[in-house]
Amino acid sequence: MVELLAGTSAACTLLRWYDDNRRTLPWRAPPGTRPDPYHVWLSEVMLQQTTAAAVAPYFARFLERFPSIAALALADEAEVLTLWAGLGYYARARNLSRAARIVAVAGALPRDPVELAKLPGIGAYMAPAIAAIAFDVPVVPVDGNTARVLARRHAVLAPLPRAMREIRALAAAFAVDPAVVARPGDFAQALFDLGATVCRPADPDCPRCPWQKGCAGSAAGIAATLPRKAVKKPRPQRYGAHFWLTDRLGQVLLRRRPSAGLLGGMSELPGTDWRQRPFSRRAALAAAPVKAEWRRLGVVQHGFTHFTLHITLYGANVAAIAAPGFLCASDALAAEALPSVMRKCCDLAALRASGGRAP
DNA sequence: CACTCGTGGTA
DNA sequence: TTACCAAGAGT
Repeated sequence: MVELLAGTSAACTLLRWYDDNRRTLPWRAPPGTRPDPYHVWLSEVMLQQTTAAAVAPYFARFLERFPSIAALALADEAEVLTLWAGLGYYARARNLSRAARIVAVAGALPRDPVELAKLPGIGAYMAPAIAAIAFDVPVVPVDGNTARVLARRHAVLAPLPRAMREIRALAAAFAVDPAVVARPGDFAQALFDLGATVCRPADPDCPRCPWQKGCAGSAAGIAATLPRKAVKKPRPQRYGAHFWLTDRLGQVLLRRRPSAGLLGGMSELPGTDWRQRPFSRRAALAAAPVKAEWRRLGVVQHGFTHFTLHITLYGANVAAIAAPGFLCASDALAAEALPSVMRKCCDLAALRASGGRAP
Protein backbone atom coordinates (compact mmCIF):
# COMPACT_ATOMS: atom_id res chain seq x y z
CA MET A 1 0.00 0.00 0.00
CA VAL A 2 2.76 2.38 0.93
CA GLU A 3 4.30 2.11 -2.53
CA LEU A 4 1.11 3.38 -4.13
CA LEU A 5 1.51 6.74 -2.47
CA ALA A 6 3.04 9.39 -4.67
CA GLY A 7 6.78 9.86 -4.11
CA THR A 8 7.32 6.67 -2.15
CA SER A 9 7.61 4.02 -4.86
CA ALA A 10 10.69 1.81 -4.98
CA ALA A 11 11.77 3.73 -8.06
CA CYS A 12 11.45 6.98 -6.16
CA THR A 13 13.52 5.59 -3.30
CA LEU A 14 16.27 4.58 -5.71
CA LEU A 15 16.25 7.95 -7.45
CA ARG A 16 16.63 9.75 -4.13
CA TRP A 17 19.55 7.48 -3.29
CA TYR A 18 21.04 8.27 -6.71
CA ASP A 19 20.80 12.01 -6.11
CA ASP A 20 23.04 11.58 -3.07
CA ASN A 21 25.32 8.79 -4.30
CA ARG A 22 25.72 9.08 -8.06
CA ARG A 23 29.19 8.46 -9.45
CA THR A 24 30.92 11.22 -11.36
CA LEU A 25 32.11 9.78 -14.68
CA PRO A 26 33.65 11.44 -17.74
CA TRP A 27 30.71 10.54 -20.01
CA ARG A 28 28.04 11.55 -17.52
CA ALA A 29 26.39 14.99 -17.63
CA PRO A 30 26.24 17.02 -14.42
CA PRO A 31 22.91 16.82 -12.55
CA GLY A 32 20.16 18.72 -14.29
CA THR A 33 21.96 18.99 -17.64
CA ARG A 34 21.54 16.95 -20.81
CA PRO A 35 24.41 14.76 -22.06
CA ASP A 36 25.70 14.80 -25.62
CA PRO A 37 24.01 11.80 -27.31
CA TYR A 38 27.27 11.04 -29.12
CA HIS A 39 29.10 10.84 -25.80
CA VAL A 40 26.41 8.54 -24.41
CA TRP A 41 26.63 6.29 -27.46
CA LEU A 42 30.42 6.15 -27.46
CA SER A 43 30.58 5.43 -23.74
CA GLU A 44 28.02 2.65 -24.00
CA VAL A 45 30.01 1.01 -26.77
CA MET A 46 33.28 1.26 -24.87
CA LEU A 47 31.72 0.07 -21.62
CA GLN A 48 30.53 -3.24 -23.07
CA GLN A 49 32.17 -5.90 -20.91
CA THR A 50 34.75 -3.29 -19.97
CA THR A 51 35.34 -1.49 -16.68
CA ALA A 52 34.86 2.25 -16.29
CA ALA A 53 38.49 2.61 -15.20
CA ALA A 54 39.72 0.98 -18.42
CA VAL A 55 37.39 3.05 -20.59
CA ALA A 56 38.14 6.51 -19.18
CA PRO A 57 41.47 7.19 -20.94
CA TYR A 58 40.23 5.69 -24.23
CA PHE A 59 37.08 7.79 -24.07
CA ALA A 60 39.10 10.98 -23.65
CA ARG A 61 41.56 10.20 -26.45
CA PHE A 62 38.78 9.13 -28.79
CA LEU A 63 36.76 12.31 -28.32
CA GLU A 64 39.86 14.42 -28.73
CA ARG A 65 40.47 12.90 -32.14
CA PHE A 66 36.80 12.52 -33.12
CA PRO A 67 34.88 15.29 -31.33
CA SER A 68 31.67 14.67 -33.28
CA ILE A 69 29.81 11.95 -35.14
CA ALA A 70 30.56 13.86 -38.33
CA ALA A 71 34.29 13.76 -37.62
CA LEU A 72 34.11 10.04 -36.87
CA ALA A 73 32.16 9.39 -40.06
CA LEU A 74 34.97 10.90 -42.13
CA ALA A 75 37.67 8.67 -40.61
CA ASP A 76 39.03 5.42 -41.99
CA GLU A 77 38.20 2.29 -40.04
CA ALA A 78 41.94 1.73 -39.67
CA GLU A 79 42.40 4.93 -37.71
CA VAL A 80 39.43 4.14 -35.49
CA LEU A 81 41.02 0.76 -34.76
CA THR A 82 44.27 2.50 -33.86
CA LEU A 83 42.48 4.45 -31.15
CA TRP A 84 40.73 1.27 -30.00
CA ALA A 85 43.94 -0.78 -29.78
CA GLY A 86 44.26 -2.36 -26.34
CA LEU A 87 40.60 -1.99 -25.42
CA GLY A 88 39.49 -5.30 -26.92
CA TYR A 89 36.40 -6.51 -28.76
CA TYR A 90 37.45 -4.73 -31.92
CA ALA A 91 34.19 -5.44 -33.74
CA ARG A 92 32.84 -2.65 -31.54
CA ALA A 93 35.12 -0.17 -33.29
CA ARG A 94 34.33 -1.51 -36.74
CA ASN A 95 30.58 -1.34 -36.08
CA LEU A 96 30.88 2.13 -34.56
CA SER A 97 32.76 3.33 -37.62
CA ARG A 98 30.04 1.98 -39.92
CA ALA A 99 27.21 3.29 -37.79
CA ALA A 100 28.73 6.78 -37.65
CA ARG A 101 28.50 7.05 -41.43
CA ILE A 102 24.85 6.01 -41.36
CA VAL A 103 24.05 8.51 -38.60
CA ALA A 104 25.98 11.28 -40.35
CA VAL A 105 23.90 10.79 -43.47
CA ALA A 106 20.67 10.69 -41.46
CA GLY A 107 21.73 13.86 -39.67
CA ALA A 108 21.37 12.73 -36.07
CA LEU A 109 21.13 9.74 -33.78
CA PRO A 110 17.50 8.50 -33.61
CA ARG A 111 15.68 8.65 -30.27
CA ASP A 112 13.48 5.62 -30.88
CA PRO A 113 14.97 2.40 -29.45
CA VAL A 114 13.63 0.44 -32.42
CA GLU A 115 15.50 2.73 -34.81
CA LEU A 116 18.62 2.75 -32.65
CA ALA A 117 18.71 -1.04 -32.68
CA LYS A 118 18.96 -1.00 -36.48
CA LEU A 119 22.44 0.52 -36.25
CA PRO A 120 25.40 -1.86 -36.26
CA GLY A 121 26.71 -2.47 -32.77
CA ILE A 122 23.53 -1.35 -31.02
CA GLY A 123 21.62 -4.28 -29.57
CA ALA A 124 18.93 -5.19 -27.09
CA TYR A 125 20.66 -3.46 -24.19
CA MET A 126 22.18 -0.40 -25.83
CA ALA A 127 19.11 0.76 -27.79
CA PRO A 128 17.02 1.42 -24.67
CA ALA A 129 20.14 2.59 -22.78
CA ILE A 130 20.87 5.37 -25.28
CA ALA A 131 17.17 6.24 -25.59
CA ALA A 132 16.83 6.59 -21.81
CA ILE A 133 20.13 8.29 -20.97
CA ALA A 134 20.52 10.55 -23.98
CA PHE A 135 16.87 11.34 -24.74
CA ASP A 136 14.89 10.51 -21.58
CA VAL A 137 12.69 8.00 -23.36
CA PRO A 138 10.89 6.03 -20.60
CA VAL A 139 12.50 2.62 -21.04
CA VAL A 140 14.64 0.56 -18.64
CA PRO A 141 17.74 -1.02 -20.22
CA VAL A 142 18.89 -4.30 -18.71
CA ASP A 143 22.64 -4.64 -18.41
CA GLY A 144 24.63 -6.87 -16.08
CA ASN A 145 24.11 -4.52 -13.14
CA THR A 146 20.38 -4.24 -13.64
CA ALA A 147 20.01 -7.98 -14.11
CA ARG A 148 21.90 -8.65 -10.87
CA VAL A 149 19.98 -6.06 -8.86
CA LEU A 150 16.58 -7.28 -10.07
CA ALA A 151 17.47 -10.97 -9.76
CA ARG A 152 18.32 -10.36 -6.12
CA ARG A 153 15.46 -8.02 -5.31
CA HIS A 154 12.95 -10.52 -6.68
CA ALA A 155 14.90 -13.66 -5.77
CA VAL A 156 14.98 -14.95 -9.33
CA LEU A 157 16.33 -18.50 -8.94
CA ALA A 158 16.51 -19.51 -12.60
CA PRO A 159 20.05 -19.31 -14.04
CA LEU A 160 21.19 -16.86 -16.68
CA PRO A 161 20.68 -16.54 -19.56
CA ARG A 162 17.31 -18.28 -19.18
CA ALA A 163 16.28 -15.85 -16.43
CA MET A 164 16.61 -12.86 -18.77
CA ARG A 165 12.99 -13.05 -19.94
CA GLU A 166 11.75 -12.74 -16.35
CA ILE A 167 14.29 -10.03 -15.51
CA ARG A 168 13.35 -7.98 -18.55
CA ALA A 169 9.71 -8.15 -17.48
CA LEU A 170 10.66 -6.88 -14.03
CA ALA A 171 12.57 -4.01 -15.61
CA ALA A 172 9.72 -3.17 -18.00
CA ALA A 173 7.32 -2.88 -15.06
CA PHE A 174 9.41 0.01 -13.75
CA ALA A 175 9.12 1.88 -17.04
CA VAL A 176 5.53 2.89 -16.26
CA ASP A 177 6.29 4.17 -12.77
CA PRO A 178 5.72 7.95 -12.75
CA ALA A 179 9.07 8.52 -11.06
CA VAL A 180 10.82 6.63 -13.86
CA VAL A 181 8.81 8.35 -16.57
CA ALA A 182 9.99 11.65 -15.12
CA ARG A 183 13.68 10.65 -15.07
CA PRO A 184 14.37 7.60 -17.28
CA GLY A 185 18.06 8.33 -17.78
CA ASP A 186 18.71 8.85 -14.10
CA PHE A 187 16.81 5.70 -13.21
CA ALA A 188 18.88 3.58 -15.60
CA GLN A 189 22.11 5.02 -14.25
CA ALA A 190 20.89 4.66 -10.67
CA LEU A 191 20.57 0.92 -11.30
CA PHE A 192 24.11 0.89 -12.75
CA ASP A 193 25.51 2.70 -9.73
CA LEU A 194 23.61 0.58 -7.23
CA GLY A 195 24.94 -2.56 -8.92
CA ALA A 196 28.48 -1.20 -9.14
CA THR A 197 28.85 0.18 -5.63
CA VAL A 198 26.33 -1.59 -3.34
CA CYS A 199 24.71 -4.58 -5.01
CA ARG A 200 28.13 -5.79 -6.12
CA PRO A 201 28.66 -9.19 -7.80
CA ALA A 202 30.49 -10.53 -4.74
CA ASP A 203 30.10 -9.19 -1.24
CA PRO A 204 26.95 -7.06 -1.66
CA ASP A 205 26.65 -4.30 0.93
CA CYS A 206 23.01 -4.93 1.81
CA PRO A 207 22.92 -2.78 4.98
CA ARG A 208 23.75 0.25 2.85
CA CYS A 209 21.21 -0.57 0.12
CA PRO A 210 18.20 1.74 -0.36
CA TRP A 211 16.24 -1.28 -1.57
CA GLN A 212 17.10 -3.70 1.21
CA LYS A 213 13.66 -3.47 2.81
CA GLY A 214 11.98 -4.76 -0.34
CA CYS A 215 14.69 -7.25 -1.35
CA ALA A 216 13.62 -10.90 -1.36
CA GLY A 217 17.16 -12.11 -1.99
CA SER A 218 18.53 -10.26 1.00
CA ALA A 219 15.66 -11.41 3.19
CA ALA A 220 16.36 -15.02 2.23
CA GLY A 221 20.09 -14.57 2.80
CA ILE A 222 20.89 -15.61 -0.77
CA ALA A 223 21.58 -12.23 -2.39
CA ALA A 224 25.27 -12.90 -2.89
CA THR A 225 24.52 -16.16 -4.75
CA LEU A 226 22.30 -14.45 -7.34
CA PRO A 227 21.96 -14.35 -10.22
CA ARG A 228 22.79 -17.99 -10.83
CA LYS A 229 24.64 -18.84 -14.01
CA ALA A 230 24.92 -21.75 -16.37
CA VAL A 231 28.16 -23.66 -15.98
CA LYS A 232 30.85 -22.62 -18.42
CA LYS A 233 33.21 -24.90 -20.19
CA PRO A 234 36.96 -24.88 -19.60
CA ARG A 235 39.19 -22.64 -21.64
CA PRO A 236 41.33 -24.59 -24.13
CA GLN A 237 44.97 -23.88 -25.00
CA ARG A 238 46.21 -22.76 -28.39
CA TYR A 239 49.72 -22.35 -29.75
CA GLY A 240 51.35 -20.24 -32.42
CA ALA A 241 54.64 -18.72 -33.53
CA HIS A 242 55.25 -15.13 -34.58
CA PHE A 243 58.25 -13.36 -36.06
CA TRP A 244 60.01 -10.16 -35.10
CA LEU A 245 61.86 -9.23 -38.27
CA THR A 246 63.86 -6.00 -38.38
CA ASP A 247 65.92 -4.41 -41.12
CA ARG A 248 69.04 -2.27 -41.24
CA LEU A 249 66.98 0.86 -40.47
CA GLY A 250 65.36 -0.70 -37.42
CA GLN A 251 61.99 -1.09 -39.11
CA VAL A 252 59.73 -4.00 -38.14
CA LEU A 253 57.63 -6.15 -40.47
CA LEU A 254 53.91 -6.09 -39.68
CA ARG A 255 50.82 -7.24 -41.50
CA ARG A 256 47.09 -6.59 -41.26
CA ARG A 257 44.77 -9.32 -40.06
CA PRO A 258 41.65 -10.24 -42.06
CA SER A 259 38.94 -7.62 -41.63
CA ALA A 260 36.52 -9.92 -39.79
CA GLY A 261 36.83 -12.40 -36.97
CA LEU A 262 39.29 -12.47 -34.09
CA LEU A 263 41.27 -9.21 -33.86
CA GLY A 264 39.75 -8.34 -37.25
CA GLY A 265 41.48 -5.48 -39.04
CA MET A 266 44.20 -5.16 -36.41
CA SER A 267 47.95 -5.23 -37.09
CA GLU A 268 50.18 -8.10 -36.04
CA LEU A 269 53.64 -9.56 -36.37
CA PRO A 270 53.62 -12.19 -39.13
CA GLY A 271 53.16 -15.69 -37.80
CA THR A 272 51.47 -19.08 -37.97
CA ASP A 273 47.82 -19.76 -37.38
CA TRP A 274 46.88 -20.74 -33.83
CA ARG A 275 46.43 -24.45 -33.27
CA GLN A 276 45.64 -26.84 -30.46
CA ARG A 277 49.18 -28.28 -30.42
CA PRO A 278 52.54 -26.51 -30.11
CA PHE A 279 54.64 -25.95 -33.23
CA SER A 280 58.04 -27.58 -33.54
CA ARG A 281 60.83 -25.18 -34.45
CA ARG A 282 60.86 -26.62 -37.94
CA ALA A 283 57.09 -26.25 -38.40
CA ALA A 284 57.17 -22.72 -36.99
CA LEU A 285 60.01 -21.55 -39.22
CA ALA A 286 58.22 -22.90 -42.28
CA ALA A 287 55.86 -19.96 -41.75
CA ALA A 288 58.62 -17.38 -41.34
CA PRO A 289 58.32 -14.37 -43.66
CA VAL A 290 61.93 -14.80 -44.91
CA LYS A 291 64.80 -17.24 -44.57
CA ALA A 292 67.10 -15.90 -41.87
CA GLU A 293 69.03 -16.74 -38.74
CA TRP A 294 65.97 -16.98 -36.51
CA ARG A 295 66.60 -16.75 -32.78
CA ARG A 296 64.02 -17.94 -30.24
CA LEU A 297 63.20 -14.89 -28.10
CA GLY A 298 60.78 -16.49 -25.68
CA VAL A 299 57.11 -17.29 -25.13
CA VAL A 300 54.25 -14.85 -24.75
CA GLN A 301 51.15 -16.11 -22.96
CA HIS A 302 47.84 -14.34 -23.41
CA GLY A 303 44.31 -15.08 -22.23
CA PHE A 304 41.46 -14.53 -24.65
CA THR A 305 37.83 -14.98 -23.69
CA HIS A 306 37.58 -18.53 -24.95
CA PHE A 307 41.16 -19.82 -25.13
CA THR A 308 44.64 -19.27 -23.77
CA LEU A 309 47.29 -18.55 -26.37
CA HIS A 310 50.99 -19.40 -26.19
CA ILE A 311 53.10 -17.61 -28.78
CA THR A 312 56.70 -18.60 -29.38
CA LEU A 313 58.46 -15.48 -30.60
CA TYR A 314 61.35 -15.68 -33.06
CA GLY A 315 63.59 -12.76 -33.99
CA ALA A 316 65.94 -12.00 -36.87
CA ASN A 317 67.59 -9.00 -38.52
CA VAL A 318 68.23 -8.67 -42.23
CA ALA A 319 69.62 -5.87 -44.39
CA ALA A 320 66.37 -5.24 -46.23
CA ILE A 321 62.96 -6.85 -45.92
CA ALA A 322 61.16 -8.20 -48.97
CA ALA A 323 58.05 -9.93 -47.70
CA PRO A 324 54.26 -9.46 -47.65
CA GLY A 325 53.06 -6.89 -45.14
CA PHE A 326 54.32 -3.42 -44.31
CA LEU A 327 57.22 -1.87 -42.44
CA CYS A 328 56.92 0.18 -39.29
CA ALA A 329 59.68 2.14 -37.57
CA SER A 330 60.22 0.56 -34.20
CA ASP A 331 59.58 3.86 -32.45
CA ALA A 332 56.27 4.21 -34.31
CA LEU A 333 54.75 0.99 -33.01
CA ALA A 334 52.83 2.94 -30.38
CA ALA A 335 50.73 4.49 -33.14
CA GLU A 336 49.89 1.13 -34.72
CA ALA A 337 46.63 -0.79 -34.30
CA LEU A 338 48.34 -3.50 -32.27
CA PRO A 339 46.15 -5.63 -30.00
CA SER A 340 47.51 -6.29 -26.52
CA VAL A 341 48.74 -9.75 -27.37
CA MET A 342 50.93 -8.28 -30.12
CA ARG A 343 52.00 -5.42 -27.86
CA LYS A 344 53.31 -8.09 -25.50
CA CYS A 345 55.27 -9.70 -28.32
CA CYS A 346 56.82 -6.37 -29.30
CA ASP A 347 57.71 -5.63 -25.68
CA LEU A 348 59.42 -8.99 -25.35
CA ALA A 349 61.39 -8.44 -28.54
CA ALA A 350 62.48 -5.00 -27.37
CA LEU A 351 63.51 -6.43 -24.03
CA ARG A 352 65.59 -9.18 -25.65
CA ALA A 353 67.15 -6.71 -28.06
CA SER A 354 68.28 -4.62 -25.11
CA GLY A 355 69.95 -7.58 -23.48
CA GLY A 356 67.11 -9.12 -21.50
CA ARG A 357 67.15 -12.86 -20.99
CA ALA A 358 64.64 -15.28 -22.48
CA PRO A 359 61.84 -16.20 -20.05
C1' DC B 1 20.34 -20.99 -27.77
C1' DA B 2 25.33 -21.53 -27.95
C1' DC B 3 29.25 -19.77 -29.50
C1' DT B 4 32.56 -16.08 -30.83
C1' DC B 5 34.73 -12.00 -29.59
C1' DG B 6 39.72 -8.88 -25.61
C1' DT B 7 41.50 -7.05 -21.85
C1' DG B 8 43.07 -5.81 -17.24
C1' DG B 9 41.78 -5.81 -12.38
C1' DT B 10 40.56 -8.37 -8.31
C1' DA B 11 40.25 -12.13 -4.71
C1' DT C 1 47.50 -18.92 -9.28
C1' DT C 2 43.38 -19.71 -11.35
C1' DA C 3 38.88 -17.90 -11.80
C1' DC C 4 35.75 -14.50 -12.13
C1' DC C 5 34.24 -10.27 -13.68
C1' DA C 6 32.89 -5.59 -16.42
C1' DA C 7 27.09 -0.26 -19.05
C1' DG C 8 26.86 -6.95 -24.78
C1' DA C 9 26.43 -7.70 -29.88
C1' DG C 10 26.55 -10.63 -33.88
C1' DT C 11 25.90 -14.99 -35.89
